[in-house]
Amino acid sequence: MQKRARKMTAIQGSVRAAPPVAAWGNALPSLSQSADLRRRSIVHEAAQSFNRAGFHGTSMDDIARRLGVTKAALYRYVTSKHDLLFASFNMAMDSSFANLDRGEREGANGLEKLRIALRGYLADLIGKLGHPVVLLEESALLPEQSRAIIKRRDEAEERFRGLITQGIEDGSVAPCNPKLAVFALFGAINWVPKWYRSDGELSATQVADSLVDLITTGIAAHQPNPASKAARKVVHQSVKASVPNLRKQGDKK
Amino acid sequence: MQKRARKMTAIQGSVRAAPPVAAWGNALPSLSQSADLRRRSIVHEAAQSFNRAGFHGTSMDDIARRLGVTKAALYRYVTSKHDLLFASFNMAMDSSFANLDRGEREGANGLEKLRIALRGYLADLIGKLGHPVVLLEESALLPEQSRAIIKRRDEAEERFRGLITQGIEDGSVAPCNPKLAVFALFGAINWVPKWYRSDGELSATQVADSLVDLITTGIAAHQPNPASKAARKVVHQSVKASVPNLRKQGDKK
DNA sequence: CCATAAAGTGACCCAAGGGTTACACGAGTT
DNA sequence: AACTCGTGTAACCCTTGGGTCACTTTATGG
Repeated sequence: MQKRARKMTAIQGSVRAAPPVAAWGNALPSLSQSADLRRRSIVHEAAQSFNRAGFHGTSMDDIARRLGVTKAALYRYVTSKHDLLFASFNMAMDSSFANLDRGEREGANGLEKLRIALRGYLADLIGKLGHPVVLLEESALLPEQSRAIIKRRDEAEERFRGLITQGIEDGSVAPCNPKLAVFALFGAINWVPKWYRSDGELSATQVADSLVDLITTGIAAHQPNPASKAARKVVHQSVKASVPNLRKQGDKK
Repeated sequence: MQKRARKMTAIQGSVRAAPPVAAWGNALPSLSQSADLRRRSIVHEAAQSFNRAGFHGTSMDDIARRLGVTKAALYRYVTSKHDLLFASFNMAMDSSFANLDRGEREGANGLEKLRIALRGYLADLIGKLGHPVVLLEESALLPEQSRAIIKRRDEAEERFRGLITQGIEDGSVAPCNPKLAVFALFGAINWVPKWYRSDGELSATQVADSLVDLITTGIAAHQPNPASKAARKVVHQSVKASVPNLRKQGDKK
């Protein structure tokens, strides 16, 4: 057929289009493998934007603009916006598992394994690639994707709980409710991107080290004398046995 | 019974009766009580929805539907969607301050004050009125609102830090970086709504009690012997002095 | 009971934004 | 030069959703 008569506002008759701000940010040479790299940088950029403004608060145009291209270009490497969210989540999960592996390999006892894993995870989260606290956007995932990542996340949490249990057994961790403890740890960690500024004085690793140290000290066995803290609440005991109301399944919108 | 045909065509210009009633907006001193109550329930419902699906993920229609009315009806008590978000934030802040007051009044030392304040805050957050973890949606606030709540939040954080400092001085809290500690505590607490289910086995207060106990134990002074934990990281020391990269100002989209 | 104001409704307006399409180029190939 | 990819673009489509408006229904009070 013939070319559709574009509405075409009179303005753009000669202009050679908008000045390409910064073609594809800065992270990719044009090579055969570039397609994969391009997708990576898109996901990375998306993750950061989601982290900053939230999934719904970020538009594909935003992401494209930051990369110096048009929205349509993104769809060459990505199937949908949800695809990006899903990929972001998986990045975080990958890091989680990788650091869990490392902790289990390198740590001497439960506490150490836990610390190594948490430190690495946190460092990745705020440093390496500015992973998103995408974890805050669970509800934005599509049902199917949600199921997938929840499965992975539960698996990871289970392993973390395992480390705590192990620590309690080998005496490196003070008796506590593993479930509650893991939730507390994750809360403290996933919260970091909310206040951490990469342009600050501390490197990602430094923050990771000191924060993890701070939060795991509470879990750590306090000296050989068990009956230490006098203020230990009774409720705490009752909880130790029964499992608290934990999340059943990802909650839908 | 006549569902008069909409589409209104000829009728107009006659009934000019509609008095542009001043927006019930934020000026809500003393009005018909029911009106005030209605606004409250709207805010409450909005808070819960925001908490579940996020600000951008919740539509005014959603909120209206949950309340059994139409969207338009909401605008009788609310000026905008952002108004709702702002109100939600302020609810959380109010609770924060109230519990801070209580802690400072009832606690015997720094640690106790801190615990009371945190416990109360957390209990409110997940119990009493299901406040939103709206705190996760900072970026959705309008610049002006953002400035307002950030000011309040900073003030609250400052007071919490003060309690920790006080605790360190009176010996109830182990030496640590107050800033980092507060961030960690808040992380663990603000994360709770992500996994807590009100239909579970534990009441809001129980969870609040045990979690706060768990996380503050780490901060608590561990027995009269200071040089306890052998694993204390060096970094931790260096951090203690300098202030970590903390949030400068709320970040805009 | 009717008049009045408060409370609520359904259709409508309009901007934002996810996703698509028709076309434009530059680089290798033939 | 012609052909074809791979890659990118501008304009467009269309649904969602914030917000408004003209008008009806409900609660009151005289």
